[in-house]
Amino acid sequence: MPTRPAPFLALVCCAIVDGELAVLMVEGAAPRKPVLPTRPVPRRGDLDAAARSLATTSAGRAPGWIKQVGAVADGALVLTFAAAVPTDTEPPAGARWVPVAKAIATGGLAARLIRPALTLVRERLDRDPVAFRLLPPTFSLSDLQQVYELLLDRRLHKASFRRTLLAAHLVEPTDAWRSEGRGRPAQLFRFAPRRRRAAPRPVRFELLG
Amino acid sequence: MPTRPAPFLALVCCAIVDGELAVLMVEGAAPRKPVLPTRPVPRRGDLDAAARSLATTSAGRAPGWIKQVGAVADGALVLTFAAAVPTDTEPPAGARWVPVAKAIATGGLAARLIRPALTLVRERLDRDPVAFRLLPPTFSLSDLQQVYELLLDRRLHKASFRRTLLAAHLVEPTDAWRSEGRGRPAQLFRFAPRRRRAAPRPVRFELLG
DNA sequence: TCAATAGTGTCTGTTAGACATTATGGA
DNA sequence: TCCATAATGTCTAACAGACACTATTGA
Repeated sequence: MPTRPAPFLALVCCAIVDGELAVLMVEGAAPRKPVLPTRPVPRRGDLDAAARSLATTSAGRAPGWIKQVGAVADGALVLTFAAAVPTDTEPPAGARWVPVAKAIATGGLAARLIRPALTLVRERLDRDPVAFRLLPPTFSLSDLQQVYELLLDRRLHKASFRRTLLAAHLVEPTDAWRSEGRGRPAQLFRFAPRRRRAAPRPVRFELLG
Repeated sequence: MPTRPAPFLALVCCAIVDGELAVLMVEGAAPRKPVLPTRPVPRRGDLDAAARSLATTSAGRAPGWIKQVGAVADGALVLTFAAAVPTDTEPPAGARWVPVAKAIATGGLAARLIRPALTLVRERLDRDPVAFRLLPPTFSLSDLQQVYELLLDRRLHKASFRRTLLAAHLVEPTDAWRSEGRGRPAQLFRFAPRRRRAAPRPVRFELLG
């Protein structure tokens, strides 16, 4: 009876680099191809903690958000996790940010893991503070809107975005402003959720139909 | 070096029985305690297909909806799947429906798996046709509303529910009606999604805050 | 002064929820 | 006749999106 290959964790760690969504990749073994960071599944202990430590070592910073995506069988079992780190995260030696389009284009296992991971990130956008974890501690509302537009892949209405965001009491203004080349300086905000929305979401039917 | 215990799949198969949400449990080994259905992870092949076959054999019917929940480490790796079968599903010998409250109260591994599975079901309610898969092919709108109310654990507004549902073009009326004791008979509908919603969902911020 | 970006005020169409009312069966 | 449930019409408050406008900086 052949011994079963050991299962491992794979990490799809996201950041926004140069205005586009990128995933962290490290140098592969023999063929120097970039691959997703991996580690063996620990024989005992929490999977989430193991994934968090994988993210911390491979991105050089503890992830602000991390969540299990799922498992696929690729010879061995692969447990995929999606993570988010802020824009300004410098990868350690041997690791680098690869734009998602390019990372998926390499095909292979990475593509099979990245796509569902990004779908999860998109779908968690309104439940978890993942967009805020892709930004530094303070950010302008335009920064935040850009994150949403990148992840949702559609333009959002500025006034409406701000109105809804402020009504949700998720951010609070700091007294810092940032001047970015031309144009009026932007006020910086920090993520500071105050309270849960009183009203639950209305029932929606967004089935694929 | 100790050999790693073999990973297995566990199934949280949901149905609505006697007006409440129930999960399928089978008779355990030595202590005749009910446990979730399980099977070994196949050495090769698709995990989803394996889970689907587990659901079909243990519920006696192919699940109308099934989706991977996640993996937990409990000595061995456990890959959990959530599934839905219609209300009228009769479990085969050795299996039975257990109300979720009772199933969770037994504690142990089952409780750790059921809770996230139900959370997934709830969160997929507006993306996948899972509510329809908990009902027979034809159903009244009150049936459907009851499913939503059970899963969301809150009362819904009848007129609003119908208006939104019909506007989504997800169901079509049949020419059958069902008389249920007193009261006006209800028209029966079938799930027949016509087209995708034209407008994408507005951006919402439903963070825990 | 112009260009560019941040931020705000107002209007309008849509819709969710409240409420009331009609419809249609069984007891 | 009464009761219970289905189904529908109308009103209103909330809100998303459109548009126009003001504000504030650098070039």
